[in-house]
Amino acid sequence: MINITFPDGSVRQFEKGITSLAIAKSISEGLAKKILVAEVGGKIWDATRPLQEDASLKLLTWNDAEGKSTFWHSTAHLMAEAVESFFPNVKFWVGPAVDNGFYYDMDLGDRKMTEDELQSLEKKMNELVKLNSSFIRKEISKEQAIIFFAEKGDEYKLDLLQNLSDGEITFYSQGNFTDLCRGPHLPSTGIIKAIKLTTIAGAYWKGDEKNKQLTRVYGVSFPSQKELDEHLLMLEEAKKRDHRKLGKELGIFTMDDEVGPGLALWMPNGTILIDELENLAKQTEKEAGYKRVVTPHIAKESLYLTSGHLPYYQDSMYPPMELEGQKYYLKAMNCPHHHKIFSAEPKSYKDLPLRLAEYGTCYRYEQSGELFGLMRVRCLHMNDAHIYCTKDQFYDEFRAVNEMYLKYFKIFGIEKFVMRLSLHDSAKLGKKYVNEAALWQETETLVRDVLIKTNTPFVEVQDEAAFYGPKIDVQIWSTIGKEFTLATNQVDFAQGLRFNLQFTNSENKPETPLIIHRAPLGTHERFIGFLLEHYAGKFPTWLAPVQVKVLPISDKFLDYSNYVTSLLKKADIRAEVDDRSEKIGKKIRDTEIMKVPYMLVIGEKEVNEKQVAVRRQGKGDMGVKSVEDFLKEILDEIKNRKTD
RNA sequence: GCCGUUGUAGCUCAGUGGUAGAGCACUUCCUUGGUAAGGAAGAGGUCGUGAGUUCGAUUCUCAUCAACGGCUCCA
Repeated sequence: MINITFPDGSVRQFEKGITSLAIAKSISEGLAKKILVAEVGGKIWDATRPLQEDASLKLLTWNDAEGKSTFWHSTAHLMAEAVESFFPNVKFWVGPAVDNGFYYDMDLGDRKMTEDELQSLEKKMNELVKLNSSFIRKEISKEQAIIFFAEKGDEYKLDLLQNLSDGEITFYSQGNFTDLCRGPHLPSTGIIKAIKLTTIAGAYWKGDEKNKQLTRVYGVSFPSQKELDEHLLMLEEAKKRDHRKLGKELGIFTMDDEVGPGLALWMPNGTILIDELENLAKQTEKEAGYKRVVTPHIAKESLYLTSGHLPYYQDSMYPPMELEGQKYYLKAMNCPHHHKIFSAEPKSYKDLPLRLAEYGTCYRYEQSGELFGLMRVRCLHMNDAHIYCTKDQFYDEFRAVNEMYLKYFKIFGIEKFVMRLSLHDSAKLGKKYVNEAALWQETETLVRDVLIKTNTPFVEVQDEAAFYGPKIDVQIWSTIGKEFTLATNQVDFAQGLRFNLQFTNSENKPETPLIIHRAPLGTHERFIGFLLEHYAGKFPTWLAPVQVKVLPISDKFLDYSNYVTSLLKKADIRAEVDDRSEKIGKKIRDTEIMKVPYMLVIGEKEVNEKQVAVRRQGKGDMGVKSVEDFLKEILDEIKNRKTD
């Protein structure tokens, strides 16, 4: 007998060799049906794997993350079995569970798979589900495993085996399909009730574009059709928040074939958003002691050779134009220009910290496949600034920048983000990163200290730094789940030297400043794209392109409506009258769809009593009040940039 | 850049080897209506672009451009 400890602390005895599934059955049949996998002594095991010794046991279902991922991983195996029946010579790479489903990478040889074939694959998978084959785990020696895959001529699995040794190699089989797999898996295929293969994509082997491209099929599966339907519905809902859709509907931006890919045209409504963001940035930066500068969109090649950008990023820059025997590049970053402003006049330590700010226009030749609405474009307006400071000043400056980020995020109500401390990879010194090992160590420690001492939660990642220093990136997710860097705060110990930037220190000696690159509001493009999704198009009043729509109930009340509108406009409120000869219901509907925060309904009663009937977008009738009271309230809301 | 998909009116989408249709939006007229769509008429497209097959292409083939879903990349 063995002792099994349950999560509530209770201990029960079972026959040695009993499975988690059998234990579940002994509790209730209903529970047994829900068990997907088990946590045994802290490790995730097949529910069908015999327990040989005393252990703690947690039975995991669809509601546990490990339950879900096992469910999806097993579906990937099921898909592989189906693929093998259509493509007998297929070779598989890996088939993991991901955030929202699973994929399997495979080499189909000369064959191509098209999306039409996904349906037949799904059909085949559903047939296999009906067979309800058990997933069978088998421990195997490395030698046997190598023989097995060598016979199949499967170089991919042989490659995986290289990094494995005896004792940690297992095969899993279901039906006619056997795969090298660490597991665990579901008890049997019959549990997978609803399957949707979503997309087919190319994926480079081991994620390296120099390697062969494998065929990747994505899918998702659920324990019931109802859950699959709900999932698909949720995806539909997410699409409604997509900034590309909202951007078009609300007249924010447009793209045009003739202008070029990734080159957004800002329409009047979008430009209002830009103006408001710039006002916020100017106000905030002024208070924080920044000075504004303006620099050209192009510069000579030598500037980017000095900065060191060209050897690292030439592929991401538009090709140069040649004029008067000189190569000129469209600028992809503002820093070199700002450095030149720094060095234009001699600097003393008394001039530091010097904070130069610019909403700089940059052009980056992003690969065509990378472009994505406003989130990834080729012309961008960066909320850029460079802070030149001494080593002693660095901590306070970096900290102040960090605080500025958090202040902004509070204004916008941005809560779902991750601060990512992006570090270098010492193996890539001299290649991806400037070759200054000691400086890397020093500044990375400094930046980490700021985060720790200010109690800012963060994650650390290797090999994500800028070429000139470590950085803190703020990661956000678009409504369809893509991850983006919204804002960035970077240390630069390299460019100061490269540009020979100097200040005279208190001992009358020349010294090179440290530089902080920061862009808390990121770029207009990405930030507004993000805000569109964040607010689902329902901007707070201070940002809304139209803040108030005045809606006369009939043409008879147009004079008073125009009068009210003129009062609002005088108070610098973005107000418009809907003077169409439409019914009030229609006017309200159209205004609601355009997500205008306030509607003022004006009829006979309001004219007689010199009032307005206030309607709030999404909330309905808020009652009647005087124009003066309404003005006072909305001005307060705008001035304080209230979120609601 | 690579793999896959798509491209028809401003938007959402039907459709066909024989020179195109709906709803909404738009224009005009009627209507002057109290909190999410009043009625009628009208205008609007060389079916992404280029070539090929064909008596004839928006439809079939190829190329190209762009967008979308991924991969890679992201200063």
